[in-house]
Amino acid sequence: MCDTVNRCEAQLAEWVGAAFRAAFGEAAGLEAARVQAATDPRFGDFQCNDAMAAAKRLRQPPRAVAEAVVRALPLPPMLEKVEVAGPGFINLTVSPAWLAGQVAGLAGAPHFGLPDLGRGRTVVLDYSSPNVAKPMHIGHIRSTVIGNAIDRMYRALGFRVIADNHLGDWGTQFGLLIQGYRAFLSDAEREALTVEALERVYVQSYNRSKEEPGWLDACKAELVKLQQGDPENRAIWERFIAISRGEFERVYTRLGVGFDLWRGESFYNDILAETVALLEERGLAVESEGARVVRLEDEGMPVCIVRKSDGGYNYATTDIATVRSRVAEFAPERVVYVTDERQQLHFRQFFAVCAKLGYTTHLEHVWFGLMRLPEGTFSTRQGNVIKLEALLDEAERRALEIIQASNDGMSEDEQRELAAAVGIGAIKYADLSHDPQTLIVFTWEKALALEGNSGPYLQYAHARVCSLLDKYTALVPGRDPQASPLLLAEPVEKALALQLMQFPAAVVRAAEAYKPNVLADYLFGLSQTYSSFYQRSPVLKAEPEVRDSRIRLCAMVAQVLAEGLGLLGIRAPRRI
RNA sequence: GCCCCUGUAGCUCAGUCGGAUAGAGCAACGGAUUUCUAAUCCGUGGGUCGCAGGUUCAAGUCCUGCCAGGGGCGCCA
Repeated sequence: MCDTVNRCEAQLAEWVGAAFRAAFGEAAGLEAARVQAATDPRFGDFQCNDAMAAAKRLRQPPRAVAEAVVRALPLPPMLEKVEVAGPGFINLTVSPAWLAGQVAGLAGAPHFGLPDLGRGRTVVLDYSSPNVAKPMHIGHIRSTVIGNAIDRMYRALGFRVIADNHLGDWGTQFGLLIQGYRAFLSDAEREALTVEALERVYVQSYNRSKEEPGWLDACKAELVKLQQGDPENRAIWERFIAISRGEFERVYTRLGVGFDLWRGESFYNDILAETVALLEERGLAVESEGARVVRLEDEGMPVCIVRKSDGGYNYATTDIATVRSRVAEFAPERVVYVTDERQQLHFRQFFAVCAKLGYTTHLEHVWFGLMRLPEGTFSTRQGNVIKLEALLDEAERRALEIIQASNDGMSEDEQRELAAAVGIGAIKYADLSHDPQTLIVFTWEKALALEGNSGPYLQYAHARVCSLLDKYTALVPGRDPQASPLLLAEPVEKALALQLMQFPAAVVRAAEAYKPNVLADYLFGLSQTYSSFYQRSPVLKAEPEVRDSRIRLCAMVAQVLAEGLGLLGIRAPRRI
């Protein structure tokens, strides 16, 4: 799904392809000409580099090939100029009228012309997935924010997306927690249970288990009781989940993140045994050192343990069982997991096991680099975790300070709401504007940047456009600029139109590669061009014809910025 | 030891299927506001794209080796 996404570019590519065939017939060996945005405006608007690649097959100098192509067909109306440059670049300059028609067409289409690639296709998206009984910290932000952006992009492209929050709600830690819950908490603390209390209980219980074997045994006994369905332990465990879920929901609400499903690991408990049985039936799971493992030598990987020597199951089993369940229930084309880089081997292993089981569903692990502090990795035990809520609070506080300083008659509530949009937007953008696979060293300064290449920069550009649109309506009430032609006389106007035209392709590229930063980069570039335009080209004060044309351009910029920020999960307030 | 990722300006990072003189932001310096939101814009300085080979018309991008950093490698997830 890529080359033909941008219908506008496709028209150009089609013409160039026809010119190749006119000049060289099928000898050119081009399935389709590739046309891309020019690397420098001095070269025109678009360029095609295929002549240089074809030169070898044609046994002719690249420059001569390009010149023959350029001369092969008469210039169509959409092109103003076609010329050869350098070793054989074919540079295309489009006519402003054609360009205006193209962007106007996009502006009238849903999602500014995003193609409906996902029709009839289902994607299960597994992201965020925090652990029960632990507070969300800044390490969770990447999976949550990147996963959510992928979610939004795929939905906009027409996919049926099933976003599932695969909570860590099962496992050995619950023995420690239940035992500690009974021992360390007062009645009052148990009554008003919080995630903080649970976290404290866990650390305390863990430490004691290290010193006191008897304590560890007691914890294991509680775990077994839970697994066997003991009503009392079951009730406590459910309470842990309810308390945690309340906390998670609070954070997700602030982040504007939502899920279709909240199916934790425990959801699949009932099919773990049959999953291992299935693996054994197929001859895939074999005994090794008391455990059941699937050998993956042929795939060049270590064995994958699917049942521990104590009879318990581990995460690989749960993940395989989860695939079985999801395939049976949703028949997805793909299942996408968003987790940190440390789990790469695990995913490769259990993907391989699923392939051995005959699953053809495309399983994709989208991994991102760890977030660390300048002084090193953070961990609960070192006590240097930064809670996600603290980060959000700080972001909103800093945004509010700036908003209050430029106090222009907004009510207190409006200011607070705006601070939330700007603060959270800054945090999200700081993450989404980087390639997910880079390691991020967290600093408050970077995460909360409000100027330059930042979320607020884009929001500010958007708010300024909106302000212009409102003032236009007030200036000439009832007038519809759509009735006026889009002129694109100034270079910066043409640059804006060209950039607007790239929106669908940017979204598709970002979605395909699971890299929201591709979209973020695009939006930043558009905002830069717009800010430059805004600075040098008066809109409301221009002659009516120019004014109406420019306001149409502004309306399209507002549309794309709102749409694009929306796809990143960043709010775009009309006023800042 | 083996596997994965990263190395681009002082700092943080972009760089599409190999294309033209490698781009942004921050920081520094110099400008722009009686004019549509200065969270802005315009300009200046700043580079051995980790190192060494190779592939080719063309390499930051592909291949090999090396160096440095991060992560992973059987019963945690």
